[in-house]
Amino acid sequence: MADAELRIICGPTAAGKSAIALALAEQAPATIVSADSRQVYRRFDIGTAKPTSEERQRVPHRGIDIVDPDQRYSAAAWAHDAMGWIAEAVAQHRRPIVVGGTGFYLRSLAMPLFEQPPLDPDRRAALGRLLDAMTTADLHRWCERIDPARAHLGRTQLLRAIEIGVLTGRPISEWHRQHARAPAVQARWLVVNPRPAVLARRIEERAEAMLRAGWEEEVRELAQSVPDDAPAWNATGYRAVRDRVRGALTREAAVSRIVVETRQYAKRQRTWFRHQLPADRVTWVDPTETGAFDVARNWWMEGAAQ
RNA sequence: GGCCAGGUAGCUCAGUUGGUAGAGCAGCGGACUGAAAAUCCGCGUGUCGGCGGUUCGAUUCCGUCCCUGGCCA
Repeated sequence: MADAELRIICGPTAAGKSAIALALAEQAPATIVSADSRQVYRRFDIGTAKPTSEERQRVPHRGIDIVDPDQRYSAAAWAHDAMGWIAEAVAQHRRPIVVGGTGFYLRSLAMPLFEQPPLDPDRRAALGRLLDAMTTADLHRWCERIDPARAHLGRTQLLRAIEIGVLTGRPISEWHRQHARAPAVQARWLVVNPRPAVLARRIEERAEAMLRAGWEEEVRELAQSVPDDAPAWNATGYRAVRDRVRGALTREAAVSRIVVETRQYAKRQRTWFRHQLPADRVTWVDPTETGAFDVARNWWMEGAAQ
């Protein structure tokens, strides 16, 4: 078991990943390790589609409710924590099953991030303040000078490239090349991927269901205690619901914004999974096809220690 | 029924003093090694409501019909 390949279920939001994970996890003792950058936030429950307490009783879950809404989490932190949850599950003779839609987190687990040198916290904070005040165009120009290979990327990546470049004196792409870490686990992937039309319908249904389940009430309370710029608000739909609660949107307008944003997110996820995973270790499954669960079960059982 | 304003991309609209049209949003494709539900990049042929007329040429001008909204009966 210890050297068995880690199983990772991923796919776009609302594809039905967790239903498959739960069904697999109930066949033998297992722990579900959630790889979801929004379900980590406490109190952001309904709109992030966290598993219900009933589901969490049926199967132990890790990776949910681990930071406060105003804290910043990261792929590196998750990958580190996830290694701990996996080791813990194995020690309890439970088979870990990793499931989630945050591809970057998952990849950071199977294909680790580079080994970052210690960064001086004061210089880092000072640089951060400077960079925050700069336009993206200026960041682009700066990055063009210190690390042109990264200059075509978005603001988040530019900030990171400049931070590492300035603080270490060497371009981040050089760190990537020279300080790569060997994978700690071998992984096999299952990408749960419904046809686009089916996924679009599910997304619409899920938005309505979330609102019926009390999403607005949840957000009304959060809006009173969580600062507007807290990272957790980046969860899809939460700003729309917050605007709705504050009276700036009709219900209809809020629903359509939620649905559009969710569909766009799902599209980015598909693109990511199509291109960023090791293709020879990935099984794709359309959950609406007959026999889909057999595909998942075979994927889950193949090579597993019995 | 009369008058007025409209009918142009999936949606909202701009525009062409007559030479077959372009924005935003949506959608599609892509990038992305510690903020990733984040952050970015690329992609615009559509009987310009229908049918006639004028013209070398009509989405544009004229006629007529249809549709939508408003006002008046």
